Amino acid sequence: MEKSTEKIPVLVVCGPTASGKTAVGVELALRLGGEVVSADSMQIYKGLAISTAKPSPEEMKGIPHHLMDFLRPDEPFSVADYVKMARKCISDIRSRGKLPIIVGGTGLYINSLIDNISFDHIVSDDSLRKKLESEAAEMGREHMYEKLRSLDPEATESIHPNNVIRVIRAIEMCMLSGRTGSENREESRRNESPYDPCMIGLTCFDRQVLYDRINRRVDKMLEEGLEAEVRAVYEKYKLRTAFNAIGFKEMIPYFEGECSLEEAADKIKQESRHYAKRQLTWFRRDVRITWADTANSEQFDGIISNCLNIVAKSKIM
RNA sequence: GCCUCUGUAGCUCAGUCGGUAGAGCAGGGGACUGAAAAUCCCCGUGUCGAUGGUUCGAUUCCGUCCGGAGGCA
Repeated sequence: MEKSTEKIPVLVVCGPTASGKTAVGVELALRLGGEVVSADSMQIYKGLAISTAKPSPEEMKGIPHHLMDFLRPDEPFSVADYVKMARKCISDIRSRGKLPIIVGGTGLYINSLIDNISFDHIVSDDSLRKKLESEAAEMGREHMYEKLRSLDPEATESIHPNNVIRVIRAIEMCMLSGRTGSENREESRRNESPYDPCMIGLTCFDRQVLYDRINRRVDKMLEEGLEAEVRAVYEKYKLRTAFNAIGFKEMIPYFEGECSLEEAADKIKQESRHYAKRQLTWFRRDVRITWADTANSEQFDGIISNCLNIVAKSKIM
């Protein structure tokens, strides 16, 4: 810490799905001389251009986009992988004299990156996880919760017994690291972040406008061939990581003849709306974010100048 | 025209053997450290279609009217 290193300025454009992050990110990159680093847990996968609303080459307007479209849909990926890769991207962009612009809606990825969360001291073990999962299936969630209580009573206060995934992960972490959750969390934050972020949150202040936009976007995806895209991946990989994507898991009952295409489409819209709400919950608690309203998309120039003002005030440039 | 069923939360419907009502979905709020587009938690007052009657008291029983569905002609 003696070495007083200057922090690396990064611009973050976050917000719920369909809030207009892609277009704003590209425009800001053009104006500020930046490159985009995607922070989206699903756009990493190849072959899901429509369902994950990946920008087309025209929409990218020549701006390099990183951490997008590079993984097979059957490959696992995690925050730890993301942070590692994104750090590398940022330093590469810096070395080219450009501004890194982190654009995306995956709150966990964004925060872990800019707050410099370290995952190095925690290992994960697939066979242990599998063992715990089958233990949970046999003995029930209460049993797992009590097991966690015996290892890390404090963790039990912040994790609900019904949240089996979290309970299992907490047990796994304790067993592998020999430390409690809060000890691990402290360890994760040991190194001060090298980044100086300017954070812009995009959303429609009128929730209904956002929801209408989401609904329309899903219709558009359907028109553009969502069904064929998802079917191709589904048939090729059968039950894999990327199947958690909205627009994906809702199509499976349709493929299996259990519901109509219309029902699947309505479900996709509904899940997307719920997702947007969860994203807002995540981002709203971060006081560093300055919010910009994108409800009036005809006023794109106005939105951009608003964002440029936010950047100017942050003095990262 | 007659008969039957039906009208309760934004939607689908429970329910009250008469003491002003509750689920699912929608919607809102929240949590979140190696699955995060995942996972999980919390939040339900509405002229119980309208109007008369019976009753201490009606959304509940009875009459009439107005919607909706079906059947018979």
